[in-house]
Amino acid sequence: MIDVKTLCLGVLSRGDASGYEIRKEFEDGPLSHFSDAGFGSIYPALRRLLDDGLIVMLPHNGDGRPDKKLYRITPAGRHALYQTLTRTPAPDKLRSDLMFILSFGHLLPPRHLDRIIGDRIADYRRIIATLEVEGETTLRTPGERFVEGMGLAIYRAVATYLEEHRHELVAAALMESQVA
Amino acid sequence: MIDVKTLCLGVLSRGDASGYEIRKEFEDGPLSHFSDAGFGSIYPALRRLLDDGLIVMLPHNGDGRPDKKLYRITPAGRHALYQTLTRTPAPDKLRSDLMFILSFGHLLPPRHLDRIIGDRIADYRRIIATLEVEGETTLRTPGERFVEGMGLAIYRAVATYLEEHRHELVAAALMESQVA
DNA sequence: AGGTACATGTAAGCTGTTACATGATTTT
DNA sequence: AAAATCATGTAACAGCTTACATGTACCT
Repeated sequence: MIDVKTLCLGVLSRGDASGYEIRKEFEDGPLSHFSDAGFGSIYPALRRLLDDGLIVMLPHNGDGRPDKKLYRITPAGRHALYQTLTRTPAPDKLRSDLMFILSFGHLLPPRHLDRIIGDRIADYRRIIATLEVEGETTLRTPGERFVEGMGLAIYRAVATYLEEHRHELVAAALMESQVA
Repeated sequence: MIDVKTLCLGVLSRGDASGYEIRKEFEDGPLSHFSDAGFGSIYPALRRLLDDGLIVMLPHNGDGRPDKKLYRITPAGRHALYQTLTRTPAPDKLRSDLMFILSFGHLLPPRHLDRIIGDRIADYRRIIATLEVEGETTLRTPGERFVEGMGLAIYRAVATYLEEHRHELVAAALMESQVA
């Protein structure tokens, strides 16, 4: 699996950034839908990358905040990123809390079940709407556009599936609760 | 995120099993598509569950292999599982090696890029075919059927997206390689 | 004056992975 | 007789999360 160091290298390959900015990328940026990292992992990762010579720290020009540290990827860093990128990717697992829970869905209180499914549909519809707007406004690299489209396809498939089948599971839960 | 202990409880809620059998569930069973755990996590997890009284070990009847340990979930274990199941599920991230790699896809050698996408399409088509057969033969709980259908919907969406858009990304990679 | 956003980092603890170590049973 | 599968476990390590600790700058 891709580790935080590689995630940071990926962000830095698109331009200089501070630890804080890298984190924002994981929250809002194009990588946000399939990665996640807090300060507690980013700062140690940057330290490691520095030690390994994969990134360098830029001398801060006096005008900005003095404690902000800008990092830049080195040629060795680009090479390391390239190596990771060309490794055969591990098969994806759909690690999902929701799917685990729903695989026992028929055992849950029908109302609760209906609510968590409904909530998740709303979440996805919101994300889809956001992505659709972003896709038209924001400029992206071809890779980012491709992946964004892929994410959109997945979110749509899940939202549609949940909408079309939720009643089946809720009905099963209802039956189950009447038996007990 | 769902931990291995909960995963084990989930398997045991459907019937007694040994550590080895639980692991097989994660490899072949209905949970296999969105969970993953090796012996190194399962055995310590079972120990913890035992210590916490959430499972008990059954006395082995002499006929089987003497070293096989069968575990059974206790009422306390069912309660703990239920608690986890009714917690609000964390939002799902699409943690995916492939998506990370493809977000830099335009920078990769076009042939390599085309191959990894093609391989992944083949992987998914194979999984889809297997699930379609299983769905008709194997008996499942309503929850499992629901989740299996959801997995199928996702795999189909991804496979179709990759088939329909791979040429765009490969074309971008080709342009990029000619510029350099 | 207070709140929010910016900004960096450390330490403890938890979890999980990988590799190792062992041995029985079944199939070929 | 060898290979595969069944079967359990430990130890070292890697990695991430959470909570803590600190301080600045801007906006209202």
